[in-house]
Order: sequence, then structure tokens, then C-alpha cells
Amino acid sequence: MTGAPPAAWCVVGRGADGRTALLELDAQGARRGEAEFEASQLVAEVARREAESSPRWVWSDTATWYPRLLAAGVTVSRGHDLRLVHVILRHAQRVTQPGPLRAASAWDVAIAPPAETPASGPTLFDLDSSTRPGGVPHDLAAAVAEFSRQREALAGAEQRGRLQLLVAAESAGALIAAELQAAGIPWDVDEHDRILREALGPRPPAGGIPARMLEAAASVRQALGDPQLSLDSPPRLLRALHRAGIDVPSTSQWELTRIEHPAIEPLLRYKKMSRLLTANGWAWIEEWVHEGRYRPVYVPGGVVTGRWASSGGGALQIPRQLRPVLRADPGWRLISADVAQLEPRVLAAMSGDRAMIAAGAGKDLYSGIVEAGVVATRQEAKFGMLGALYGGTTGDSARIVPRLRQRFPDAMALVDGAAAVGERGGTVTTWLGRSSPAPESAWIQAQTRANLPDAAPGEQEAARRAARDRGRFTRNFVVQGTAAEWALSWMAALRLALSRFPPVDAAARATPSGPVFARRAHLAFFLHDEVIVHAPAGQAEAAAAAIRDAADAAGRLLFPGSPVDFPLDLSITERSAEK
DNA sequence: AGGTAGAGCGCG
DNA sequence: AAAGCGCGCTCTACCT
Repeated sequence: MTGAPPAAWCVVGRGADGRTALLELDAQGARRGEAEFEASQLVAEVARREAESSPRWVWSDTATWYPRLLAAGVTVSRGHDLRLVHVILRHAQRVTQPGPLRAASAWDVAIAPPAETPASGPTLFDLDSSTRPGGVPHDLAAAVAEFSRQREALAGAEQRGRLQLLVAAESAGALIAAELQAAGIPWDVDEHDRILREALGPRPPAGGIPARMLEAAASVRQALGDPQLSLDSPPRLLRALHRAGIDVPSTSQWELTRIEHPAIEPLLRYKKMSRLLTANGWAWIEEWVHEGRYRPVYVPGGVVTGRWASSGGGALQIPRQLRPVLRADPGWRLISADVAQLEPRVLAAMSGDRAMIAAGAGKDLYSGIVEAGVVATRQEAKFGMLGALYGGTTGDSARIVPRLRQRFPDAMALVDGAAAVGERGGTVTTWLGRSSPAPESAWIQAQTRANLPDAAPGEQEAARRAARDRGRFTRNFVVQGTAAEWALSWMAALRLALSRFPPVDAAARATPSGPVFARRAHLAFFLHDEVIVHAPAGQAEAAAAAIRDAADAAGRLLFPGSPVDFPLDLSITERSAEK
């Protein structure tokens, strides 16, 4: 073995006869070693190689392979998720020599299937169950072949360095998502129950309606003079409102709040309570919180822009009202951090717009826009910026965006250009290289038909509207997608830093989380531009510093030499605070 | 009975 | 106040 370079890559897959196989490659992709073993030996084989050389683990699908390792207490430092990378490379415009990669194949899975819970289902690599419905191939041979195609596609890509960063960040995200699920969010069920009782009244018998909701519903029915009315049916509710002389186009909150009528206050109260009960009530607790942890399923790459989605329990929609329910274990702390105005800052960095960079230098970008004399109030700056990023055409946006265009010409040219490309059916690409999907054939046909001489006015108008809709999507895609890349890079750097924190001794372990994450500071929550780290109290300050350092590192990694900074709002608490 | 579309509302 | 982007979830209405 002397002199031989260590394995740089280790591809894992299913072998023959239900066994598991792996193939070690060196940095040039040359084969260095192979092994095949019983599936039950996977954990030991991975742990040994990870300790020896920390290769980059290449596998079909992180959500299929990694939870089993985590459940056994094994983490890996680096990965390459063939499924996620395939999606990126197959659509990337910067991949100019795709070879066979762009042809339809078993790897072309449009939507990430939901992950299995490690605890559920049969044992380790029961072969049938390890193939997730609609999933990708898990055989070693298929993985090796796909990995080879991906390496070739990457080697010939434009802006290859950036695309490689994206591939690494996406794969790190897949590891993080599995680790977040394994760790779970420390969840104070008693506090949750207290908040529910305070808002709704005592818990009713199974399936019953809480007292405060019954009371509000009765007030609404009385005020509308309709004793049988069901408040849960928007069509019926709307008809009842109309009968009572309340002229609203829908039953949505913001329409109702403008109305003066005795039915409105209890109705809004009812809607609020109904939402809390059905989305995050006692049934939710029983389904999703076990042993003091909420373990959501994160879906990396679940959004076309590269943002994560979630599946099960609505992890990314936990109402602010329930934030106090996130509570650190005894002797531990929650370190919460979110980026101030991530998307505008990303836009400033991408475009190199000097005026916008200057406005954001320091702390609050929106205040900076006010101080630069562009608008009068912070609120105007915020709505104007959202209009610029989303393509707002009405109200304050229509008034303010032209001023932003004048003062921040480079930034606005970037998003306006992305919108123009989208409107004519083109593809846009994020900073690191994720490309937007091509328009659907129905969209293209509608545009084509609208251009024919005999097109009906209605067809033309519909086509123009569809074009503008797509323009708003591509306008936002470049910014939202690049912000997602920044956030992945942030988390990847943070994860690496936290993995070097010293484990705490057995007595100080957080309980009752799993065997790996009970021992040291770990990521506990992620929401687009926000992370929460769960750490022993004595390491909380160090964790906070790691979060800040990781944000700086992400900025330097994506935008080397750019003066744009990414300031954080950060707090160290025992209980997460409602904002 | 079972699948889907839309309304409505939570998050960024 | 939303608006203009991206989601997931629950409920009802409506379809096959």
C-alpha cells in the first residue's frame, strides 16, 4: 500500500445476490479497489473507510443509503448524490457536452420521492423496500456508469468550477437533510399543549371541536342569522355573507378585515383557531412528535429553484406562534440565526451593482436604500425590492420599482433580463449553474398560435399573460435559486465546523436524541435563510461564531472578491422566541 | 369509493 | 394591507 494514493471516491451500490458492493476510485477516476459483502456489513465497511481516508461517498440516493448509517451512529463527511446531481446536470445549460447523460434514463426522476423513515419498514437493505417507488437504480454497476457520465459532463462544462461547487453543495445538503431528520427538532410538547389550550380551550374528545371554536362559530351564525351555517365551506360561507349584505369577492382574511360587521371579528377568530387546530393541533403532536423530537422529512432539491421542500408535518410552515415550542434540552442552548435580506444581497453580489452593494454595507439593506434617498421609508424600500424580485406590477411596486431601476441599474438589469428571457421561452441559470426548466409544450403552442394572423384576441391576451407569468418566474428563479445555493454553502461550511466540536461526556448528553447527535453540537432546523443549532451551553458562543464564520465563508466561496456581506440576526436562547 | 382541483393560509 | 415568486397541508366540492 505504500505510496498508493488513498481512495478519493467510494461508490456504493447493491451487488449480486442481495449483497452490497463498493468500488474505490482515485482522484483521476481509476479503480483502486472493490469489495462485496453482506448488507449487514455496510455500516462497518463505511465506518472503516471513512476513518481511514474520508472518501467522497457516491451513491444513488442519499435518502436511501444514509439514514441506515446514521441510525447505527456513523456519519460521513462528504457525499455525491447521483439522483440530485443528475437532475442538475441534465438541465444545466452550461453542460455543453452532455454525452448520454441528457437522454431519457432511469435516473431521470422528476420528483424526489419521500424518504422512508429509518425506523419503519423491514430491515437493512431488504432489497425490494430499498427501491423507493419511482426511484433511481441502486445497483453498483448502474451507479458507477452514471457517475462516469456525470464526471464527463462536468469536465466539459462551461464555468466548471461553479458547477462543481453546486454539485458538492447539493450533495452536502442531502447529507444535512438526512442528519436533520435523524437529529430532530427538540420539541416541548407541554408548551405546545399550553399554547393550544390558551388559544382553543381544553382539548376536546377525539375529533371534537374545542370550546372556543364552538363559541366563535355560534357568534358568527347569530350575527349572520343562519343557525345551520358551516364555516368550513368557503362557498356556503360566501353565500351566507352575501345574504347578510356583506359584499366580498371571497372569504379570505384580507377581504374580510376591511368589513365592518358583527360577524367578521368572530369569523376571523374562528378561522385562526381552525387553522391552528387542523394544521398543528393535538393530532399533529401525536403524529409527529416522539420522545421530545419533531423529525420532519426534508426534501433537498424539492423546489425547481433548488430550495428544499418538506414532506410530512409541514416542517417549513411551522407558525411563528409555535416557535416557543422549540426548546433546548436541559444544559443545552438553541442558537438561531437568519440572514438579513438574503435575496437582495445575493442580487447585489451577482450583478456587482455598486450602489446596491453600498446600500447594504453595514447592517440593514432597506434602511440603506432609504438613506441613499431612493425612497422615504423602510417599508417602501422593502415592498419595492420585493416587487423587483417578484415582478410586481401594481400598487406601491409599480410606483417604486422604476426608482430602483434608476438607482440600481445593474441589479435591475439582471432581473429584468431574466424576465425577458423567460417571456420569450428561454432558459435562465443561477450563479452556480442550475438552469430553469424549459417551458411546457402547451405554453409554446399557445405562443405560436397567438402569433398567427388569424389568432383570436382572447388567444393573444392569454398568451401574453402566460408569457408575463413565465417572465416573473424566471426573474425570481435566478435570485431565489442563487440564494438557495448560498444557503447550502452556508450550511455545508457550518456542518463541517460543528463536526469538529468536541463531543460532550456521557453525563452531559442531550436526551433523548439519537446516538450520533446526542454527543455534540448539531444542526436542528433549516428554513431557506435560517438555521438553528442545538449545542451544549458551554459551546453556544463557539457555535454562534461558527455560524457567522460559515456565512462569511459562503459569501467568499460564491462571490470571491465581492464586498457584499451577509450579516446575521443571531440569538442564543433556551427557548426559541416568537418574532 | 377514490382521485383531483381549488380555496385558504402557514412559511421564506 | 397585499401585491409580484416559491412551497405543503387540510378541507370541501366535484369528478369518475
